[in-house]
Amino acid sequence: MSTASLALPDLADLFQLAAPLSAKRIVVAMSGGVDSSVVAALAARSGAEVIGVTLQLYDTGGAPGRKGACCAGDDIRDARSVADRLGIVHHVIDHESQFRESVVERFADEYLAGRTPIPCIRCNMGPKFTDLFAMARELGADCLATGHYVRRAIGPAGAELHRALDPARDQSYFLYGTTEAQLDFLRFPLGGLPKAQVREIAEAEGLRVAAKPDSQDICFVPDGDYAKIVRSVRPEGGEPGEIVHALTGEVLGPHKGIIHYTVGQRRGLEIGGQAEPLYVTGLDAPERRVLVGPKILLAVRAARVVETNRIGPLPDGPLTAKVRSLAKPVPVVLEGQLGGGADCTIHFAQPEYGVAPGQAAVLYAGDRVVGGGWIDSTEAV
RNA sequence: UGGGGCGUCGCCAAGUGGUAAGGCAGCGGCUUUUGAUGCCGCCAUUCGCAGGUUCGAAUCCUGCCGCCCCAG
Repeated sequence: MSTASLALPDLADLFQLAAPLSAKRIVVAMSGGVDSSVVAALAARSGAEVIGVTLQLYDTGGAPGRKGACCAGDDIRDARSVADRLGIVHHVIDHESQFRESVVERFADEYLAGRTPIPCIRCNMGPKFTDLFAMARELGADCLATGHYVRRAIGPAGAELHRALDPARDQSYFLYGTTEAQLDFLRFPLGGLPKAQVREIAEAEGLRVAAKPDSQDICFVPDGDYAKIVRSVRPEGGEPGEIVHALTGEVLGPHKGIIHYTVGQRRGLEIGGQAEPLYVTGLDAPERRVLVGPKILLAVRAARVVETNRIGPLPDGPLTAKVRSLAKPVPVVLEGQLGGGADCTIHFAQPEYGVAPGQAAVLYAGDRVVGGGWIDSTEAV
């Protein structure tokens, strides 16, 4: 089987570049995973000049064989191997110190402040869509292509960001921070493809990563123990404190450090003897207290959203929002300005549960990403 | 020291002669391209200890141990 035998969309359409592609230069962000490897393969098939770039983001910390990581150790070797196989130029850029600063330390600081960060969004905003973006420009590229499962469409007002065709694979939540200038230059060839087909292409191209497991979890947290990373970056964090009932003020027990908890969390509290489960309802960083209560206390009617970004115009129609990557978008009403770093408030039509400060709120008009921002605080029902 | 009460899984708690509910916590798994949530599964051969009665005891009797309340 070869890629030619697969029913592929037109490559010029996939990369949204004007013909002839042979006159174009495409930079592909290669993580070493299946998705970005297939993007590189498709780019190579298109006839354009292709340059693969891999950012080395962190040290593998002695776990090179780890599954589901990206951008370090074996993954870099995989990326290079794929590039060799495809006959394209490949650069590996040491980005460790920048990644540490813009993503890892920020991640730790957020936890210390009692918030729940999403490093993947910071990574997209910084290393990938700012730093790598600048490199691609310097390389004289016509576009920067990535393996994200989102779609770029040209609307009446310019480039738009849309959810992936397959909602189960959609990654638009992690990309709400993409600026319009970045979106002009970015391409997401996989947004309209089912994952199964992506793997088929990888196999047909003979890529060694064809059967590689999907990445999941946080890439720089090797064993799921993110608190360990936080402590290694910010040793002053992780001091114990009290677990306090949010309604009665009763001290229910000790906790092992505020960084281990997030709003909405149920497990790991180690408090028994209750009639119903207790959930983390809030984190008091200055007092190092974890507030807990029954699930009903998690119901939220509104959220303050800060440092917002907007992509394209606000729609006339209704808005929906996601406050976590999975879960369906829910109807919301926007109050205030969206975009340009402004703050706003989103009001949920129905109570939303487990909305944690530090997480992102992403606004949609149908499938189109309108923008989003960081959740700063919430208003209980 | 008298009088009363209680001692069942880490916690709460049913069960008062017929062969140990349930909840919470914990553990494991599924799901998940952030943190969570959710779902599924597991979790006391044993009822403070020692004897006794009985075909049969967590349940009845005796003693001991421990805790709590009242009295002083």
